[in-house]
Amino acid sequence: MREEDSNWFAKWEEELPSPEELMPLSQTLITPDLALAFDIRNPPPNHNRQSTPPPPQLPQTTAHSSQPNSSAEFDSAELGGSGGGGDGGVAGVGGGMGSDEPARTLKRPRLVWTPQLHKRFVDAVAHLGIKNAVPKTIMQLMSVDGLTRENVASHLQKYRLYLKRVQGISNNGSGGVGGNNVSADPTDHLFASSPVPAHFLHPGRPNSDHFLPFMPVATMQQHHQMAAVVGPGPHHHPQLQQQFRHFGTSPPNGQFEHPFLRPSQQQVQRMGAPVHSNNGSVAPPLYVKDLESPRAGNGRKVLTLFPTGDD
DNA sequence: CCGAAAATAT
DNA sequence: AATATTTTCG
Repeated sequence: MREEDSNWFAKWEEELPSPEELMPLSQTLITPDLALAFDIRNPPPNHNRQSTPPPPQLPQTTAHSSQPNSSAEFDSAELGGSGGGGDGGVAGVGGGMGSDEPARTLKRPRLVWTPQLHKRFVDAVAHLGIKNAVPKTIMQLMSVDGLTRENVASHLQKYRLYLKRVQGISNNGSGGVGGNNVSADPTDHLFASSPVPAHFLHPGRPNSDHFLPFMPVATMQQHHQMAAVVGPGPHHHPQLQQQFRHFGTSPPNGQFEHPFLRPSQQQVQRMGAPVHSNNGSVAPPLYVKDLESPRAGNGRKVLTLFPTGDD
């Protein structure tokens, strides 16, 4: 029953192109409203955590700030035929949101790090170099709307552990190096989906670098796929849980993706110092291809932000 | 601000 | 129960 992840996973493995890692990074992501459409998490009746201070990047654009409530119906662009399950599924979690809840102090839902997003992360780190690969820089370089330093920092930590893990693996017969070999840890799945820059292991060696075969963006299909908020907030009240079961597709492919695409806005945060990568490669704006496949099914309030793409 | 650890939620 | 993510402490 959990073999379902192998779907996209396997697909991505094959998709892992080489030049992609050195490819330019540019990310736009998550729609403003949606991304920040924070909703509620399930805070226990205890003290409320965090006060959600004024986020520096609140796209309070001029006007419409759609409230997070309600499901955002996005046109499901083209979905696969697999079932059409497109179901816009986002749960409108009814509950009580909708009218009350000052959407002002919202909390960000759990961020789902999808392989694509992780790749962006790795790319940024690779371009930055372990030296400058600090949360702030990475976050800025990623330009992922909705991504926060804390998010990156947290993930960075995990990523480092993963690297350490693969490093320590010297007896693993896999032999394959360079991309992903490692044995099979559950946590490795996520990291394994993203190629690991070879030189991530030695900081003291700014060399080795990689070749930069600048490959033109040949295949850039415009698939849209982005943030998707799913999940009802079941534990808010011990009463009934409104769960939305959105069946839809559970075929061998089971790809429930909510294709959304919104012109994400790129927020340029000011960085005091320009980020230079070790290999001196800048990051020219380019299109990125990514795919997202969040897991839905029951009530999970997660926000998976993502750009688009895919083969 | 970064790094790691602890806590919490899924 | 394990894992992922968030949050807090150093």
